[in-house]
Amino acid sequence: MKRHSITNQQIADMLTHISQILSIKGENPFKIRAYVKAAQTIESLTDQLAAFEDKEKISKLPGIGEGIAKKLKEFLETGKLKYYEELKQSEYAPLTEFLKIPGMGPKHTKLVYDRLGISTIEQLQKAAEEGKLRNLPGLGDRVEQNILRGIKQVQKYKERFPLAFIFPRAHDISEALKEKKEIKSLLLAGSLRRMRDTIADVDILAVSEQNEKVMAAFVRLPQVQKVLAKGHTRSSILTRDNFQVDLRVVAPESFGAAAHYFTGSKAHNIRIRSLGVEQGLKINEYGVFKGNQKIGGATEEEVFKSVALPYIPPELREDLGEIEAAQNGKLPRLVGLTDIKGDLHVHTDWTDGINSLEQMAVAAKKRGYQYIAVCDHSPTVGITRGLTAERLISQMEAIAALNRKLDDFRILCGIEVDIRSDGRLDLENSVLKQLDIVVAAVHTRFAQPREEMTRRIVKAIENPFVHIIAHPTGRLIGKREPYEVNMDTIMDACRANETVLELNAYPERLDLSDINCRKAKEKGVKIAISTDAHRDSHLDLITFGVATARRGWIEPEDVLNTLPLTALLKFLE
DNA sequence: GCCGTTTTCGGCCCGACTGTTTTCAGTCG
Repeated sequence: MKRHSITNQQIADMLTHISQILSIKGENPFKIRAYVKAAQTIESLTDQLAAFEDKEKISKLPGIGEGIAKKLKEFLETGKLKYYEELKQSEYAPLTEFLKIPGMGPKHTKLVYDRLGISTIEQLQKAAEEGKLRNLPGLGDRVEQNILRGIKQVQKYKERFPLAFIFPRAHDISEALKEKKEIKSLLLAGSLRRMRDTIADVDILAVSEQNEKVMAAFVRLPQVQKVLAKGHTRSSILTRDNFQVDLRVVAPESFGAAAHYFTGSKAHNIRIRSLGVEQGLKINEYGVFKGNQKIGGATEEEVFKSVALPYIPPELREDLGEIEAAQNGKLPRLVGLTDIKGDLHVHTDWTDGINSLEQMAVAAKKRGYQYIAVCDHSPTVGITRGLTAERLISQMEAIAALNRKLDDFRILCGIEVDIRSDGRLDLENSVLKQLDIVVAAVHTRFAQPREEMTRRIVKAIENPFVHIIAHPTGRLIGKREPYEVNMDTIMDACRANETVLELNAYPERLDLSDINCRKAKEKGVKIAISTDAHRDSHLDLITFGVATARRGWIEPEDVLNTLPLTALLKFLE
């Protein structure tokens, strides 16, 4: 790797920081937004900007023009950006911390600094406690209390929660609301509907004509810790689990427009509304308007149609090219749950799973699957009672016996074989070649240097008996960062060896990530969407895997386990 | 600062809620 390997995340963070400093300085809001947009673009690139061979292409990226491109080139070439260094010298630069505090925006931040010289959160807290903020122009004792509460919140909570944490809790709230007879229908919107891997807050849309009753019921839910806002059409609460839930109530005729608005993303919405402006339309959460006349908004399709677009699935709504694709008739035909024909990575009670071989098979068959691959652990993964070659062969016999019993269903004999730190596998090739399917994965030594880790995994990819690399980056959302690995090299090796990358559907993994799925597709690498189920009910987790694949623009033909059994067996050979 | 089958200059999504205010600024999504 080059000496300056600046990551996209670092660049995006810098651009975000620039936008924040500019906002406190009171710069032109559109200039600020330009930096925000540029940061979003960089953050979601599939390729590392530092690896761009043609630096002229940077200014071709959406939201990045000559000005920012020139700055990025300087940053990439020298490791520093003069403009940013100067900006960081500004007296306002240290204040960007304040923007994390709910209720503190750039104006209040500038105000407390200019008037009282407050530049740390500790000073801000002290000033609020001493009642020094309430006399500032435009502030009062209510604002002062809100800021104090905001400071306590920011000290207590992380910014985003893993999807796995939010999903069941959001559904509990949604179910509780559905019991209210005033609510005609309900939609979990926001980033939850787009199925992002992390969620900042939960957005719920309710259709009702009795707003007051709905709001009253909402703020009385047992999950409520605190009511943050309560209005006629929108209310917000903080749950006992410390995440925020916003409820928006609309009339049926506005449902589509509201669903679109409330699903986001913000960047996507801005693009759609701008397209509307170009055509003389106003699009808001109540509908699509030409002058004072409402011309649509009961369904999301009507909103898209008003700006001459086909329906865009929620998972794509990030302003990452989906609008252009829709305009050109190039939207992907996204993989769906019903395309999945089987699960290629499940565990049983032979190692660390809960259910027996037969129970797993029956559960899979019940889902309408044609096959599952039992891939229990190999010996090195000691705590799981990993299978030795001898036990593996006994398991194969047990599977063969079960297969004779089961109609129209096939259990594939597999293994999740550990990739040791030098890239050798945990079982001999003479054992692996007897199996139907071999899934290889890293379980130890996560802190290896990038080059070593890359070589380690490439060696496994090149093993002729390995079909799939499981959870390729090892991340645990909110717990463990992905290990350092060169994903380009990994994917090139996969392409050359026809090795498949797993999209592990476990909601705390979702590994490959959406961005890496898109990259895999661009590179012509197939993926397998697998649950890594450790009990029969875990087969349902496939929903999260499919959603992440959809976010990565994955189509059925990109996915190994959309193949029916016979075609799959042919591929595995 | 970005962007252009209306524009290379002059626009840039739109509205709810709160709090401090007699009509609006700030924050948020």
